[in-house]
Amino acid sequence: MGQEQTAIRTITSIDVARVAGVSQSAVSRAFSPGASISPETRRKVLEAAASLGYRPNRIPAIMLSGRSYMVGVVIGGLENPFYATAIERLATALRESGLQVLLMHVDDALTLDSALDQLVSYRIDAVVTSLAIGSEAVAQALCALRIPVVCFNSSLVGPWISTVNSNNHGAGRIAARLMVERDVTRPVWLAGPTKNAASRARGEGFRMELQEAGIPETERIRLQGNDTYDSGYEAMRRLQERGIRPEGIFSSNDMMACGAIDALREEMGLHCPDDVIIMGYDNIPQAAWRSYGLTSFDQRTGRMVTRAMELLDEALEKKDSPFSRTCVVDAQLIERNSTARTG
Amino acid sequence: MGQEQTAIRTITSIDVARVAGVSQSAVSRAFSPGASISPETRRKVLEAAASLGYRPNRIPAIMLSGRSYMVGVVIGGLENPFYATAIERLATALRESGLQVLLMHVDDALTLDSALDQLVSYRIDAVVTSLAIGSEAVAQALCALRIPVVCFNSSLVGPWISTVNSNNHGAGRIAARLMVERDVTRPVWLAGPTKNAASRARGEGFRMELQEAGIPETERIRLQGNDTYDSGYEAMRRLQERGIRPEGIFSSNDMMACGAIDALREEMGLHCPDDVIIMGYDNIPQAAWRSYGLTSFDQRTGRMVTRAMELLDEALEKKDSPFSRTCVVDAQLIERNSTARTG
DNA sequence: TTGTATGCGTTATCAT
DNA sequence: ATGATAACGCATACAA
Repeated sequence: MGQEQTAIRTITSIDVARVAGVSQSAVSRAFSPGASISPETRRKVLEAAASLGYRPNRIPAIMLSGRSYMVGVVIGGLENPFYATAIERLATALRESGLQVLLMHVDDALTLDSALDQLVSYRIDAVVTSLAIGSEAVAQALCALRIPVVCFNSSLVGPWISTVNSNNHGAGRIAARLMVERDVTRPVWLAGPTKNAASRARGEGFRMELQEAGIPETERIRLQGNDTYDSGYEAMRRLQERGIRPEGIFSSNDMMACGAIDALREEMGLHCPDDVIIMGYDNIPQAAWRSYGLTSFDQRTGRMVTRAMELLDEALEKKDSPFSRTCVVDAQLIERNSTARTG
Repeated sequence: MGQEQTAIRTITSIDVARVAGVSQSAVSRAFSPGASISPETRRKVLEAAASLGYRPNRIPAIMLSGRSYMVGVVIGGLENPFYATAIERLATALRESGLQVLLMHVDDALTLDSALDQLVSYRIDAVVTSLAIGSEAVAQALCALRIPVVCFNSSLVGPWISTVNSNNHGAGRIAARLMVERDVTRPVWLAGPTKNAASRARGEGFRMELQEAGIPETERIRLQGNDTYDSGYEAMRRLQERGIRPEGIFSSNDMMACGAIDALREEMGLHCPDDVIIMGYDNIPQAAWRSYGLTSFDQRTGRMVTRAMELLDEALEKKDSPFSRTCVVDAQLIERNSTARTG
């Protein structure tokens, strides 16, 4: 009744070997798929292991092979539901590939450096990141690790950096065409942080298509946001103060678009899609909520994650030598009420 | 110009020692805070290390000490923005304590077992989880690891399990009192999954307070949801089909409450707070969005995470021996438009 | 198929 | 303060 309690040394393969009456290497083989071992020996080992509660220790294998099968995942901004979903998908995909996720949450570029130092001391095999910050310094810090790096929606470049991007530029063009089709004469671009390369690309595609459609630059409005709901809301208030009544808005992400929709209704008495049409990006769950019914671009995170895993596998193949490639995944326009045809 | 390229062996402390002209132990000491080493030697070592691009390897230390300073964080359901925020806070707190996060995303109880096996093979020091599933089997699987476990909002019990809970029961009572104050005669409880211990506690507190306030059981309505927006929406439709016009609703979480608000407006033409008052739980960002203005209970994740870290530290102190404690953190009622007094 | 012996890159102990 | 040496727990090359 009163057993255990005292600190118990971890069970090692040697303990199992002793109980099973075999050598330590036999124990190792019993747990190594495809190793050369007789069924009988294997059975004895597994039995002894079970009775002792032995759990193989992967740490020594890391020392021997130099591979930890851990991938550093650097995130920031889970308050955006889009990233939350993406990280879930990624974690699942990595685990299915036998890779562990060593998570690192980063607030700013400053913490990134020390964060990376910590990660690399655990001998991670690679880094996967969805950080929007795309400075040259960050790229250099990542390349200094001399391990494969896979980025989402990033403009980072370097010999070790591969990238999976949503077709931000193309989506911007599609958004612009929809504006033109709907006879929006003064299209509004609600931009994300200028640091955000994906946002810049969306805005650039939007701008170019409008240009080609012959919409004069004086009739295009650019508002600055920071990817939050509040910044979308505030942007509309600034529009109101300028006495502008918008007809069509393309927002760099869904959260700002939701803020814009609420501001249009609450502050200006404008409703979607009757008075103004609006499009977002990311297709977050809230875009489908009835209060918004927001038309949005779905990044197809499933496909992006699959591509990222392919790049990662390929990069890990060529152990210790740089690998760099870029993938682009088309975004899918999900039309909802906010751009529905009226009248 | 054309250097590097070929696979380069990792730089070890021996390499640094050679270059610095000191022993390998000196290198180790130079990187160990508080070790006995002269400033001069230290300088030589750091210089050589920098020139070689040496990065200390923590893996051997794990073998020696048996501590990896990695904590397994088991998550599920990041689609709920509440959990996304919580995980960010937790990751930050753990890193500040010098602990790494080995992330594990789990869809169901089935994957949990194999997931735990993988984690434990990396010799994680502890497990932190916010899983809502609270079966006896899960508790046993966790305790079998024989390492400290810290849970959020869970009913799991076991010698190795500590828990930080929101005061779910107390919040349920507060919600009920607000219903009574507002003269709601047929209060509605919109429950989360029955597996979810936190949800059960909220419902139980709600029920008990109504009981004590003399609201007859026949005048209380219970609806079953599953914590999603859609399930909240659907629950209201079922109410409509039963010909019931609700006056007051307490929802087990905010996402269901948002769904309910939308359904009430879209399907039944009812508005908050004029026709019906509604309360949620979690205080997710969307609760503050203007379309909802949802009154909610804030779990004060910051405080809960702090408590969790305290429990974790304490549990890690008594290495190898069971530790179990429970903390309760009062939730804070955040009143918004959905329960505002009218008329 | 099986066992023996070696090594992975550190930290800790001991002697100097 | 410094250097030599012994662990840590496993996988693998080699011998049997």
